[in-house]
Amino acid sequence: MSDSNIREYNPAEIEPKWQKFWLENKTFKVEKDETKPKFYALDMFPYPSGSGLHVGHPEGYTASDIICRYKRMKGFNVLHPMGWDAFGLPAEQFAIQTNTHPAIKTEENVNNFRRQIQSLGFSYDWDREINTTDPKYYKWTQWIFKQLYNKGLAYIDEVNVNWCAKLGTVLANEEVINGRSERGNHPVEKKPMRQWMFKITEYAEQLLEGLEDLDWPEGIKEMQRNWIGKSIGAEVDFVVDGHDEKVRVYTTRPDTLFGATYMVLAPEHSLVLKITTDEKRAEVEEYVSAAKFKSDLDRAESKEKTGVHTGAYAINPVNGEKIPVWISDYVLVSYGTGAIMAVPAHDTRDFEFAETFGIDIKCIIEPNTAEAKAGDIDVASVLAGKACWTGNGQLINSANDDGLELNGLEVKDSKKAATEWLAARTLGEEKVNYKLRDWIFSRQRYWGEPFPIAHMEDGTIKVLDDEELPVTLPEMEDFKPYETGESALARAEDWLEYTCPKTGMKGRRETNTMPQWAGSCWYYLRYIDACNDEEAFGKEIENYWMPVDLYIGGAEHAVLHLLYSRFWHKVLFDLGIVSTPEPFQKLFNQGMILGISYKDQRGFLVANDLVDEKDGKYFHKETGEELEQLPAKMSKALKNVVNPDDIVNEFGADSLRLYEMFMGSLEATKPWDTKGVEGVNRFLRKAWNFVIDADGNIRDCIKPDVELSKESRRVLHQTIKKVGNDIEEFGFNTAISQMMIFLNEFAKVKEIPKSAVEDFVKLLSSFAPHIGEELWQKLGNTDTVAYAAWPEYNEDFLKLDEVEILVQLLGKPVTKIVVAANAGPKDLEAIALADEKVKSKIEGKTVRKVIAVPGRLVNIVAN
RNA sequence: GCCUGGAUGGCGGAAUUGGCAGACGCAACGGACUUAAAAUCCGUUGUCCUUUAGGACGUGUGGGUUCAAGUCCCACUCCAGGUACCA
Repeated sequence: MSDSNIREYNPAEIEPKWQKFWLENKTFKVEKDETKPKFYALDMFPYPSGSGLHVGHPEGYTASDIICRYKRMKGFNVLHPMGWDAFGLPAEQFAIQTNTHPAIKTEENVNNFRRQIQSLGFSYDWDREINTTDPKYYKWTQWIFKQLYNKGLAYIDEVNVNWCAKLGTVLANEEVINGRSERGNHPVEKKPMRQWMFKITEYAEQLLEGLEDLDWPEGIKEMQRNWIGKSIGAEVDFVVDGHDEKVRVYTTRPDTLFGATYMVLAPEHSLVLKITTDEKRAEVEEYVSAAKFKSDLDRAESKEKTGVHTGAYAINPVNGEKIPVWISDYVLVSYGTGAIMAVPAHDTRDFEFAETFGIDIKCIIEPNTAEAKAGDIDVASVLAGKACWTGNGQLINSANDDGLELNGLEVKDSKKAATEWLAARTLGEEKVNYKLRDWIFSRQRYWGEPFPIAHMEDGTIKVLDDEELPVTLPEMEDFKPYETGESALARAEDWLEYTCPKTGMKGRRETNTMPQWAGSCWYYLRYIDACNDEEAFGKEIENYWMPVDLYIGGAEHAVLHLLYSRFWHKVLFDLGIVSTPEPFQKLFNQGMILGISYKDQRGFLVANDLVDEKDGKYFHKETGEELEQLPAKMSKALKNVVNPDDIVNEFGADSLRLYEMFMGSLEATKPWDTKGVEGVNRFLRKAWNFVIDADGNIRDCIKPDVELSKESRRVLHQTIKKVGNDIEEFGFNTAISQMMIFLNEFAKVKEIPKSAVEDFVKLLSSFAPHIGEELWQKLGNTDTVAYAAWPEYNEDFLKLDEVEILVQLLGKPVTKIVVAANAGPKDLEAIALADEKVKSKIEGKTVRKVIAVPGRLVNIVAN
């Protein structure tokens, strides 16, 4: 292929050419370089699914690629890697169905993803490509597990897991939606199983505090805070009447102790059977066993309060009152102490329960009248115990003979007073609780990282030595899990057998594997030193690259992935293995791209292949019913998925990249419109024709030694400034607009300095790198444009000599005046008041005030 | 229910953070070129009234602050995402 043949803009020709060039020349290979500032830009690596890339992937990748290309041209040493999060359930399901090793399908998918990603011209350093299923990678995942284990953060526990009989597998919480499996919508039940757990709860406070200094979207930080769910309250002991037993409850409202009219234990609470009276025993046992078999689905479907009185009574420590002890499944055994004091007057759940079972409701807070009115609550009803009040107010009926006097206090003051009183009498103490639970870190699957663990004959658990890593997956043919839920590994007899190389003791390997989170918890560290066979990553080089300066990905990972990897990172930090307390300094979430869809009169979505268009209206092919067009999530079922390959084939990768950035702001959810791709494609053709004539040569009007008019020069410098600033602020859509404005302006220019054309090509190359490189080369440059210096702008050239100023009378436009750009408020006022139009308008009126804003407007207040 | 976003022409979206709403693009309409079409180029395009000139209205709804509000404050409606008996 000879370059001189390229006359018209032809992405099909130039794009593969430059992709090949970048790969062969390792243009984006990067090494540690102390002479340059470093910039680590990370994309959330994809799960290489069988259906390939969808248009949502390249959105975030394009944004980070533009920033990387910009940063390189600005002199930064840029680390920009890509890899594959390739363990996962779909590959295993496929393996089970076809009896082929999941690695085969995985490799196929990875190759397809790599091809697709490379066809979009991203500037990744491919020498750092990683794959979580590669033993060279998961050796170090296992090694990091060891670090956590040795720090005492991993343990085995018998816990209830989500068992899906239909899929024959255990599902992660995130794979269960409303009690049904995300894949296939099958029922899911709770089943106790032996699991590996991580004590992430030990890091709850650190994970919460660490959020403070991160440059993350506030919404994401808030979601993490909610997930961690810190609350400050008190634990209080209630003596059970006629027993030695005390029941400890957790409450965030110690101020409402005087309003406690009953108590509730979770059905699983250890004291339930001890305190139950004989006449209630049968009833209680029945409720407890029913609760055990109640699935999440049942719980999710029914919000009706149920429960049984145990027959026992507890003594309220503040007033000695006997209150009944109930059991109910609205109290969770896993949160707090698994028992609560119930204050129906001031807790909506307790109120519902008390109403259902006719338990006393005793008001002890007189609602703040303004708040009650705003919330549409009748104060009299609250005082009478007929309504529930959870807001602010003054305490009433809350005093005892033992020095506790809360009456008249506001809620926030009374909490402290009550807690102090309890603590002084050792009846309770202040207590902090977190919603965050320990992390179930094992899956009963084949296709995951094996644990570096063996269960020895003598009953001990052995962590394998570093020399024994990696523990690789055995070759198998049947990947179905056991009926018991144990993974297929339990069938790999040779593999299961373990002999300690030092002592010769025999053991059985762990048959659980790690969840998909494992590989993605630390991949950003491996990229730093991806080919290191000696360590997970070198300490010095980690110190150079970390933290990640920019992490771009979808908001669906807002909580789990980001929380889990922050947890691992904090552990590694405490162990001195990494140098920063947080992994991701800045986070940006790209929005979702929706497809075009149609809904009928009833509001049901209709698949796109059933829709006919006629005169701009849409009709159902079968029923003829008129349909309404609307954006909806892309899905195979609706047949509205846009495949990037098709867009690349029709318009080229540069057009796809540009369109995805031009659609709207990066974080917004926005609908795909292929017509819009035509628009940016037109822009790229204009950009080509701006530089290249019909014969494929540089246009004659581009000369090395001509000068621009002041106005054209201003537009050039304005464009340089705006594109750079917009990239820094993720305003890619407006940066593209500005480049369009530049071309519109320069279409009229008769003689163009070559330097101006080169400046434009450099700006464009960060967004549309293929056309950028091609034009750069055509302009006679021999080096890649990827490392050319980003153009500078001159603030002086941006200034206008004269500006148009709007003159308003009482905020309504009257006229426009042209004044010197540097005219001050006094000048503006004088010129405006001297204007004929203004004069006639204010004639006979008194000028009360004149507001003059230089460069903007003059507003005359006259009446 | 709670938390977090959001609502601007026929459509996607701009708006220097309080200063001419609708940049840029799409679509539509008119014109040029063409045997014709496509492509390309030029022009028009928020709505309504009006012959023009011009005028009125206009950023989800209702109120407020201000010389000036898409932008700030109060109340509400709707949409999207997250979460759900966490005491």
